[in-house]
Amino acid sequence: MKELLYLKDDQIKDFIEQIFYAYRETYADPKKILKKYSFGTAHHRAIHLIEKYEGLTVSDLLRKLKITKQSLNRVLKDLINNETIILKKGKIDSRQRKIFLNVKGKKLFEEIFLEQKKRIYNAFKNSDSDSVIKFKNVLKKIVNE
Amino acid sequence: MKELLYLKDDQIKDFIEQIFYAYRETYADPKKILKKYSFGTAHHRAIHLIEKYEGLTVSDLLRKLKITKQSLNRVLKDLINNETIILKKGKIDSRQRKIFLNVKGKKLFEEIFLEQKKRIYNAFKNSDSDSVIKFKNVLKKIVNE
DNA sequence: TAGATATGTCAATATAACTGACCCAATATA
DNA sequence: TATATTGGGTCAGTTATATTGACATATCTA
Repeated sequence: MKELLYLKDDQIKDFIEQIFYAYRETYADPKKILKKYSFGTAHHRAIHLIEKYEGLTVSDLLRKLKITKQSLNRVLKDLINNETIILKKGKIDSRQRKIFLNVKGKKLFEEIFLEQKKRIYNAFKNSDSDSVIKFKNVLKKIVNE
Repeated sequence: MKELLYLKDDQIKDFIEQIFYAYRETYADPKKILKKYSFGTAHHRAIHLIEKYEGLTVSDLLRKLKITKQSLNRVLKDLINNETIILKKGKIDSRQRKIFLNVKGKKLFEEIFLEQKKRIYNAFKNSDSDSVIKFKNVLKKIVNE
């Protein structure tokens, strides 16, 4: 049985390169907006996950970001001081802190997302639906490999 | 006409999250190997591009990495001191430095790549060829958007 | 020859991460 | 109930990677 073209090393190398570019560009787009608030990409990633998983705990966020709690703490402190997020004690387990965007944070998220989504949105609009669905399936396989 | 599901905000948010994970995991895999040589992911990205675009110039590399020359210089110095790469004066334009992996660098690249490719390779092996082709098309659209 | 380009370098700073050592409060368990 | 574990926070120091800004040198181009 013949070797499949896309399993050849040169093809894999290209994917490794393109995944780097895709990530870099996707997160580069909203940097100007973040800078207005003295935030960086570390804050952006946290805001994104807090919006998507409203009420997640500090350790949930740590698991998703895969950084140390000392690193995350710097980011969360900035976001709290800026009134972007609030932490609420867990009702069942009061050791937990559940994280929420507050009004200001929701506005900031929308501003960031409006800018960031353009790249993805346009790429998808110029693709057929089957391509997008298959893109998603393969992307998830790469992540969960 | 109905709004397409994958163009909805919640779907786009998920893609933004997954692209982050895909990049992070893809470049996390070979970190142990790099550490043996006191290299980090910045070195890894440079090595990857130097292998893929053999003989590229310093400014070619700067354009691909989108970092400042001061940043790149630190990385290149390390790679030169470690005998991973060599710079050769351009024959046509002798101001240019063409970058090549030397023998040690090629070995290092293979070691890194062997580890890094697993994730992509396995994801593709568990996908049909149509999916992989469409994955690539959409990925490139995101990058070039 | 004047100006632009390619590369390299010095110095200071910013951002985001790390390690390691602790602490407290609250929950889970023996 | 006593003890261990978990969730979260913090102090201190360090590392990795990037930035800005200013210059220097050699080479190419008009």
